[in-house]
Amino acid sequence: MQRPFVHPALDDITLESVLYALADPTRLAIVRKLASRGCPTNCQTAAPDNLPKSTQSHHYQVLREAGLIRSERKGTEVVNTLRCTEIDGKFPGLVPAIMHAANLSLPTCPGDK
Amino acid sequence: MQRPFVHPALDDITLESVLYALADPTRLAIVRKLASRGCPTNCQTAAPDNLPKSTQSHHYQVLREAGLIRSERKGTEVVNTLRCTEIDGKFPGLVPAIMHAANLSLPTCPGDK
DNA sequence: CCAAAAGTTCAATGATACCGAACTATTGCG
DNA sequence: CGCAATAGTTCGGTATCATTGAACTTTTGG
Repeated sequence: MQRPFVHPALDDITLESVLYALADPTRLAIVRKLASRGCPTNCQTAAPDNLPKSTQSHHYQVLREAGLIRSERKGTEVVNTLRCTEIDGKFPGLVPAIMHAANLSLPTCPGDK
Repeated sequence: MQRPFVHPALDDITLESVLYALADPTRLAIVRKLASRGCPTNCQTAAPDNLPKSTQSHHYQVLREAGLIRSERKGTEVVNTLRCTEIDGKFPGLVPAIMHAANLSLPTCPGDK
C-alpha cells in the first residue's frame, strides 16, 4: 500500500506558489529540462548533477505542490511531467514567457549534460 | 552628503533575481501598484497597509537590487518607478505576463485601498 | 533651530533551506 | 522466495534568510 503523490487541483494553484517554485535556479533548471525534452523524465535525469538526493526530493516536492509537475511512480523510479496545458489554461503565457526568458539569459542549464 | 541608491546595470539583472523578487506577495503587490498607476509612487503609498517600515524598506531594497524598480529621493520621501522598458528589453513579455496572471488570479491587491 | 515625516540600519528572533544518515518501496535475479 | 541493487523519501541538525522593534539619518516646514 504505497502512498501516492498529492497534486493540487487547478483551482488551488496560486501564482505566488508558481513564481516561488521557479525562482530557485535548481528548480528552474529542472522545469527547463522537462520542457525541453517534452516528455516525462525521472528525478535524477532532470535534476542537476551532484545534487544530494534529499535536496532533489525537496525540490520536486515544491514543484509538485506548486502544481507545476505531476509525479507518478513507475517501477522503482518516479516519472515527472510538466502540467503545461493545465497551468497555461489558468495563467496564459506565464510559463512560456519564463522559459523564453531563461533561454535568452541562460542558454544552457547550469547542470546540464 | 547623502548616499544615493544603487541600481544594477541592465546586464547585471538576472532572471533568477527577478523571479525571486516577484515571488513574494508583498513585493508583487508593490509592483502591481506601480504598474497600475503608471506613475512614480513613494514607498508608503505603494506598500500594503500595516507593514512595518523596516520591512517595507527591505522589500524595496530587494526589488531595487533585482533591477525591477528605480528609487530616487525627492525631498523627504523616496519615489519609486518601475524599470519596465529596460526589463522588457532584456526579458520580453516576462513582467507583462506575470502582471496579467496576477490580474487574473488576484483581482485586487491584498492591501489595496 | 526644532519638530515632524519618511526611510534606513541594526540586532535579535523566528522561519526555511540544505544535506547526511537512516528508512521505504520496487524490481531483477539466483 | 530471498536478497541485493536502484530510486526516492523522511528525519534531524545546522546554516541561512525574513521579519520587526528600536534607534538613527535626511529633509522639509514653521
